[in-house]
Amino acid sequence: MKNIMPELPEVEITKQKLIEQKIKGAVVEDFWTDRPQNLKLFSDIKIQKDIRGRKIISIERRGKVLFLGLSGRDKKNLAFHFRMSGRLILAEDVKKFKDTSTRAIVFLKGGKKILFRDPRKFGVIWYGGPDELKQDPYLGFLGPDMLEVTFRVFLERLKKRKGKIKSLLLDQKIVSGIGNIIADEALWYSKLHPETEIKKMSKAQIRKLYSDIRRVIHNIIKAGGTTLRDWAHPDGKEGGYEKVRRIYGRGKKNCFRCKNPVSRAVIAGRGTTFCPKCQKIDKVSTPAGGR
DNA sequence: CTTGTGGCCTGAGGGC
DNA sequence: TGCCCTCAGGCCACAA
Repeated sequence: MKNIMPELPEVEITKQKLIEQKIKGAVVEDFWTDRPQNLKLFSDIKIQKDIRGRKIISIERRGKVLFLGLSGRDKKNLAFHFRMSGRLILAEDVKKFKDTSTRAIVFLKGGKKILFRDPRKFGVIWYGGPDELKQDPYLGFLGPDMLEVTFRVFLERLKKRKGKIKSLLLDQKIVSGIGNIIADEALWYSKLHPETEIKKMSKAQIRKLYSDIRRVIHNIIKAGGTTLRDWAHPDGKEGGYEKVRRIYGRGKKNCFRCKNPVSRAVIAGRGTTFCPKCQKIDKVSTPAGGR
């Protein structure tokens, strides 16, 4: 088992579960955290004071960020970034579910609690109004969500930049929601070397990559998430990503497509798994009359 | 503008 | 078996 972290699909599944569990309309009674240093925009004291009595009016996702919209004359948002090991659990009984990796609790009227669990303490929580969120260096520059963005916009935003495709895909300012797993999987489907320069990519290649990324995301959501270890659904179920995984973490195995051994390298600062045979940097164009 | 490195963290897993 | 060490990764700060 390899390290698998929450990416867009986990956040999307969390969102769906929270909607199913009908937390919309619930009134917040209190907020607690043991990691005030992981809070953005508001301090723990200020959140606690400000959040009481507000109603959860929306549950949304953009990229890897989950937003709980809160009622009030001055609307607020409580937003979560799970980073590597975060997850949300809806619990009735805190004593039963709270453990040493519980970093924050949102207490709801009626006895339910939203627990933010994050063993590695990398997760981030924002609290603030729309204007404050816009001024945050991460949220304020977050690109369009990968499941929402059109091909036209995806192409336009990528083409404005230069560099290697993998590092651009991971840049949340261009489009949001792509993490290391999705990037490696999609590049494999698209038969692109992760170090391919964006400037050298054809429109057709980018179009295929666009649809492969969306296909990978949809497949992982359908499989129930990438969870192998850190992440779990709010209701405790685990993900079935193993079944759809094609390249990520298969370092010493053979490519599902060409049966040659896959490679592992550090690219864009991340562990990267790819098939050197299928994913060549310079694709030789098909000779006229070929194929 | 770009790339690279170290730091934040803890738990898993390899080596012995 | 159990200890030690390295690695995993999203993002940021900082340097080149």
